[in-house]
Amino acid sequence: MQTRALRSLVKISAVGSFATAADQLNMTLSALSMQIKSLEGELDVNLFDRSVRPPRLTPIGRSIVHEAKALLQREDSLVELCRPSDALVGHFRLGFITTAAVRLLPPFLESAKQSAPHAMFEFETGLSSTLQNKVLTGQLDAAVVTDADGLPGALSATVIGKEPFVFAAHQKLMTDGMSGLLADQTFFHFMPNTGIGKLIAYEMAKHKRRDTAKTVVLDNLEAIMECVTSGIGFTLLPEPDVDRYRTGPVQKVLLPRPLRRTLVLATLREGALAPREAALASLLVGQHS
Amino acid sequence: MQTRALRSLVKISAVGSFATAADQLNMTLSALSMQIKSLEGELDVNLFDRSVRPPRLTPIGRSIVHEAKALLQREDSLVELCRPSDALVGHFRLGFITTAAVRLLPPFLESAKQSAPHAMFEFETGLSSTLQNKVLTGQLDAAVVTDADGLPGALSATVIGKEPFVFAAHQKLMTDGMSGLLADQTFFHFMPNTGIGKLIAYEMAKHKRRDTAKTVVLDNLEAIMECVTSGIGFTLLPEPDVDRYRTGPVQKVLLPRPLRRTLVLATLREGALAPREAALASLLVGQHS
DNA sequence: TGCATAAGTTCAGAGTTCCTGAATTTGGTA
DNA sequence: TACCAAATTCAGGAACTCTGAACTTATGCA
Repeated sequence: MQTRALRSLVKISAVGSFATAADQLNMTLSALSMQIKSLEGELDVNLFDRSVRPPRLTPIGRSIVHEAKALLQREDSLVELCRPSDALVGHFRLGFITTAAVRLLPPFLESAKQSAPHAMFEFETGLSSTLQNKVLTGQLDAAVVTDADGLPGALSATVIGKEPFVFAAHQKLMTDGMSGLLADQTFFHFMPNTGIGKLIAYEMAKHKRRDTAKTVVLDNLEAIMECVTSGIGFTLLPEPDVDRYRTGPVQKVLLPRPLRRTLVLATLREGALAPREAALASLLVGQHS
Repeated sequence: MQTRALRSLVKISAVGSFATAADQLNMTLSALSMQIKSLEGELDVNLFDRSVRPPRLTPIGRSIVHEAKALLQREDSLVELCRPSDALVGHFRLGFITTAAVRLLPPFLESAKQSAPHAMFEFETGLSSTLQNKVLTGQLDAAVVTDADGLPGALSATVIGKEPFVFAAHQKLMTDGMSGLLADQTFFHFMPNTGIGKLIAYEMAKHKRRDTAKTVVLDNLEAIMECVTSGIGFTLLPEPDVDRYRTGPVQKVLLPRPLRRTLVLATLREGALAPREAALASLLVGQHS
C-alpha cells in the first residue's frame, strides 16, 4: 500500500473536494481521482459516494480516514526517527563487565534519559572476554570492558575511566601495617581466572609471603567486602568497588607501585556504530570517582 | 512510502538474511536488495551494516523495524476494516427526533455494541423536518423521524415502530371521564409547531369544547408529565412517553379513533448506506413497547 | 594464506504502474 | 433547460520496479 494515497485521502476528507485537494497536493485532478480509485480497488470498498458532487465519504470511508490518520502519524514518527540529530537514536545492545555494571548502569541510564531520549537499550553483563567476542560477532553493538589483555585489532576503544586497585582490611588488622596483613591474614581473591582476577594474582605474586597464608576464592564482590568489613581477612580490589560495599571501619591502602585497570567502551572498528562511539562513551565518562 | 518495503524489512529482520527473506517473500534477491536500498535512500539512513555478510541491522535499523511493525499493524487493521462482513462497519452520523432520542438511544447503543462492535456513531437530535433535510444534503447518513407529513421521494424509509397517542391525566381528574377533562381542565400541548405538535392539534380539534378551556404550551416532555402527575391538567402524547415519565397515579385513555405516529429510519434512496439500511434499522426495532 | 562458495550488489532491459493533458460525462444551479 | 464546475475516462509518455545475468565480497575450509 502506498501511504501517499492515504495522504491524498485524508487531504480530500479535510478540504471536502477532489479539486481543491488536488490543487493543494500539487497534482492533477485526474491523477488524484485515479489514486483514490486504485486505493478503493486495493481495499475493495467504496470510500466515496460518487452519486453527488463533490463526492462524499461513505461511513466506512470515514472510518478508513480515521485509521489512515493514525497510520500516517506512525509514518511521520518513523521518518522523524531518521532525521539527523545529535541525539543518539536507535536500539543499542550493550555489554557491561559484571563488576562495573552495578556501578555504571544507573547513572548511565539517568544521563541517557536526558541525552538520548529516543534511544532504546538492551543490556548484557559478563566477562570482559565474552563481551569482546560478542562485539566482534555483532551480538553486541558495544561493551564496557577492561583492556587488561589488550583488545583485538578489530575493536576500537574509548577510555571510560581508570580504577586504581587498593588493599582493604578492617582497621584492627592493620596494626602491623601491610606486612602483618600479608603474613598472617586470609586473603579474599576475586575470580582468579578472569581478567581482573589475573591482575590481582599478578600483583599478589609480587608480595612474597603470600604462599604461606590462607587464600579464599569468591566470585561475589559484595560477599568479599562483607567478610573484610567483619575483620575476617583482607582483599585487593578496584577502589570504587571497595568504596561501594564498605560499611564499617575498613581501611584502604594504596599499592607501592600503583596498579589500575582501565575501563573502555569497545566497538567494532568498521561497524555502523563507530561514528557514534564517542557519543555513547560520553554517557559513561565522568560517572565514577 | 511503500509499506511493502517495510514488510520486507521486517521479514529480513525476522529471518536474519536477505536470501531467505527473498525466498519467503517470493521475490528475487536483487529485487529485495533494491527495495531496501531505496527505502534507505528515502529515509536517508543505513538500515544495515553491509560490511558483514549477511548484513546486520544497525541500531537505528532495529528501531525502524520496531516502528515499522507498529505501522504495519495499523495497515493490517485498516485492511481488516474493509473485509466484507455482515457486521456494520463505518462511522455513521445518525439523527434522532428529540422526542424519541431519550428512549431509543440507550438500547440502540447497547445492541450496537453487540452487532456492530467496529462501527462508530455520531448522533444529532432535532426536529423531524430538520433531520430529513440533513439526510437529503448528506450531513447525516440516516435519521429516525416520523413520517407524519410524508417523506421526500429521495428518501427511503424503514418502519421502526408505531406509537399510539393516549390522553393522560391524574386519576382524581377522571371522575367525570373524558368529557370532564376536555371541558374544564388545563391541556398541556407539546410543541404545537412541530410534526408531533400538529398531530396533537389535529386530534384536539376534533374535540369541540377545547377552545373554551385553558391550554399550556411546553417543549419538554418531562415537565409536561410532571405537571400531569401532579394533577394540574392533562395531555395527549405518545404512549411510550407517558409511560416513561409517569410516576404517580396517572391514568391513560385511548383515543376513540386510534391515532398514532410512525417512527421510520430514513436514508438517501441512492446513497451509499442504502444497502445497509436494513442492518441499521434492525438495531432499532423491537426496542420499545 | 589462498581458494571455493554462498550471499549481496549492480546493471540493462522488460514489464508495470503512475502521471499528464485532453476529451467526456455528470451533478448542481441559474 | 442550459450552463458551469467538478469528476471520470482515456491515450501516451515518464517513472518506477522487477528479472536474470554478471560482478563483488565476506566467510569458511584446506
